[in-house]
Amino acid sequence: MVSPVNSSGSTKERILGAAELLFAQRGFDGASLRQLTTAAGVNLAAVNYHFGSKDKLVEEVFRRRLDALNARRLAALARIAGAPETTLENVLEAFIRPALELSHDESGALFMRVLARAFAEHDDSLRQFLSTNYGHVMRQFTAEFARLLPQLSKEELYWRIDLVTGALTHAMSGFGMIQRKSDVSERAHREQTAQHLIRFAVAGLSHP
Amino acid sequence: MVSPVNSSGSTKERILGAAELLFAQRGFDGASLRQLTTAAGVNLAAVNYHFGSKDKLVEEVFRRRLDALNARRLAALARIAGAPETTLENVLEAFIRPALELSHDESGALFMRVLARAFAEHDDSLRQFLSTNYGHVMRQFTAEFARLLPQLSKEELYWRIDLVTGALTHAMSGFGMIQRKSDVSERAHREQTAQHLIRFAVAGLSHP
DNA sequence: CGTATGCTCAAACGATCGTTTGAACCGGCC
DNA sequence: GGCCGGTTCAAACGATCGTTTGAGCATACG
Repeated sequence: MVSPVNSSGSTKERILGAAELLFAQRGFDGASLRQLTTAAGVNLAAVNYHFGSKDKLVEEVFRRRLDALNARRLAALARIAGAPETTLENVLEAFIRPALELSHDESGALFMRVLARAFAEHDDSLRQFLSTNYGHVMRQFTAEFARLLPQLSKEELYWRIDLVTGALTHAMSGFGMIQRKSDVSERAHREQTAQHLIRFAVAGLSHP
Repeated sequence: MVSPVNSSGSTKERILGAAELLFAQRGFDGASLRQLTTAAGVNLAAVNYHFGSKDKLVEEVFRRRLDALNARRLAALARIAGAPETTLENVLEAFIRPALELSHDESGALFMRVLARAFAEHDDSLRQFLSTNYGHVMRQFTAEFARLLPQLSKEELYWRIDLVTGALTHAMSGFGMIQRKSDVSERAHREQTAQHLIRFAVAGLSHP
């Protein structure tokens, strides 16, 4: 069953909000346009009118969030990249903090689950979309990791980054869960999460 | 398009084999019973006749592999649990090695991708099936981790195990990929994979 | 006022889904 | 031979999917 939460805003924004929620809960295939438009309080045909197709809607859900998220990541990286006093923690914080801040509000947290789903599902067209549009972000971070870990071979570095990515994706996919005790403790929990993630990633990247 | 690989064996076994392949490639919802039965070279109605429903087929795909896999994990754990000379590496090897050996043959490797998908998709009924049938395995490993890492609080330990699980799942989901250069180098690559995973996991679990 | 434009609406389209049906087939046993 | 439980088969069922259609409505502009 889908609760019709007719949140305010334009038709496009209502669709994007409902899509984020339902994609996180049921996956891209699992959420139908009828559930989606009912939850958004708009007509069924509105999706194809405003976005062209369901696939284009999926891409737009990603674009709306990832443009801002990755811009903030790159800005944070640019402030520290190449500097002699920069540490591994600094780089990891530049990557993780924007994601954690995005997930401070509920819809942002839902999006992190959508993102984790996208990584898990090996859908080729979606992976290609993410790679062509946001591949340069990971490339810049990888270059900085390589600078800070010169003792690692390229292959070794890629292995470790891949494993860290898996751990982060897995952890962040749990953000949009239903249960939580209170908003205040949730925010504290998120700060604690950042600490765990960063210390874990540092250990995984820089172990001898 | 689905290539009709009519591999030998009973109807049930042919269905299970084709299901493993198609579930890994397209997910549980994405693979239809018509694609599946065509690939297996059996009639469409055979799935419901032999398994009752598509959901029951999914469970059977897991049960066939996980019964053997987790039995070997627990046997390996039993040989070292509680011993004073046991190291963190030993416990992690007891967990990872059986999975790597399972993925030595192609169908086993495909199953690891199916398993990774199951973790990614937050399908409640499937997660509950896995939890009730195989939850005791992770519980026994957790107990041994707790013994070897007494300095960690329960919460800290759960966090680290969760992150390690995410990294391993992410890494193993890439096993069933198509490209590989030769069988010999692939086996060597898998041994290298085990080394990377275990050293990474040790660092992530035991870092100060 | 008339009309053009952007948007919403109910309804329908064809395709595909999981499942069910009832007849056909097949081995072994009385 | 005759029957029977287990299995396979083509065909159909109702449901749901993404998408399209064409009429209807609103606002802005001449």
